[in-house]
Amino acid sequence: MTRAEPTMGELSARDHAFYGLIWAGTTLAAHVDRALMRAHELPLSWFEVMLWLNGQTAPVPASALGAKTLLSRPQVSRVVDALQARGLVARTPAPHDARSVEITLTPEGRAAFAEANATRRAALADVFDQRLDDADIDALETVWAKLKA
Amino acid sequence: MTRAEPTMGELSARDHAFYGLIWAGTTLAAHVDRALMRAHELPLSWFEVMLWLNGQTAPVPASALGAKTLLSRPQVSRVVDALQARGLVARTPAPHDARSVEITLTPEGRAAFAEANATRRAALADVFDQRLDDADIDALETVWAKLKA
DNA sequence: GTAGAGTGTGTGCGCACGCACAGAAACGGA
DNA sequence: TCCGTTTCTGTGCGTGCGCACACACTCTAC
Repeated sequence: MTRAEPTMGELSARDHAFYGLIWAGTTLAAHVDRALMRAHELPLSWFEVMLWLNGQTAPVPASALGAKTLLSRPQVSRVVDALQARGLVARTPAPHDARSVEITLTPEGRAAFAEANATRRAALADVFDQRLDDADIDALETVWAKLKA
Repeated sequence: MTRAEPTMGELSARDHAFYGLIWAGTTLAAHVDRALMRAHELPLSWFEVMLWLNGQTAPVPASALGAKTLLSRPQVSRVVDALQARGLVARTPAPHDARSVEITLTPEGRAAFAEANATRRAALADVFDQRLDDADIDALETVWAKLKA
């Protein structure tokens, strides 16, 4: 037990909101990552790639993943390498552009994602559903929409 | 311009809120980190340590920083090394416990933090104040408070 | 047709970070 | 007093990640 209890000092509401966003995002990401690692040996970065691929039935060019995902484009390449080694995704050359590569979830990949998504929901329910009501959820969604623009 | 526009597929509102939190936190952190690096060659992790130190007039034990900060305790040790090398913080042995180390902001550290905090506010105003109203800020603070507990 | 610019992808490199561990010191019981 | 346990800090180690670069391919202008 530490005697001194440090505080953030005199900060405005906007400052608190900023820090709170980063804190909540980082903490939640770490929590879900640990859950996914324990259950499936699957890092959160792999999960995010599979999440975007799962939402699309048509093959997705790698550049699109780099643009939409939190990962950098080189990192997408490495994650796809790992997923491909496990047979969860497939790389296919793009029909009209020999430079581009299209990526698709294999059936094994869809199954693995479904399981991983279930554990993600369970891990989130522990610290999320029990503390936040629907109004909070709506507020978060509007904030996200406003910041994305 | 990519022809395919991937979406996240059919996800519940809670799923969107979860992803939005991580996305917003990561994006904002990267944005502020770049601003701090360009203006002061000062990473966000260093800034966070100085933020907690600035809120406290009394010396802060290193363990408290490890507990309150987003950084791991070993990383706190390294960040303090770097800050100490620049003369921004000082390490002093704790009075009653020879194991513990207390950390304080030097006057140069307080000045550097004030400048860095100003650039942080400016960087945040670009993408934050102009898009979020007071209701959003309040909502974020309540969400943060609920998740912290 | 060919040269130059622009775009899509993968790789060498360095850095930041967390985990596991080691060493020092306080604490508590025999 | 002395020894085992707990707590506090700092360091070796491996890993994930982004930046800069290299390469392949496409497109446009001449």
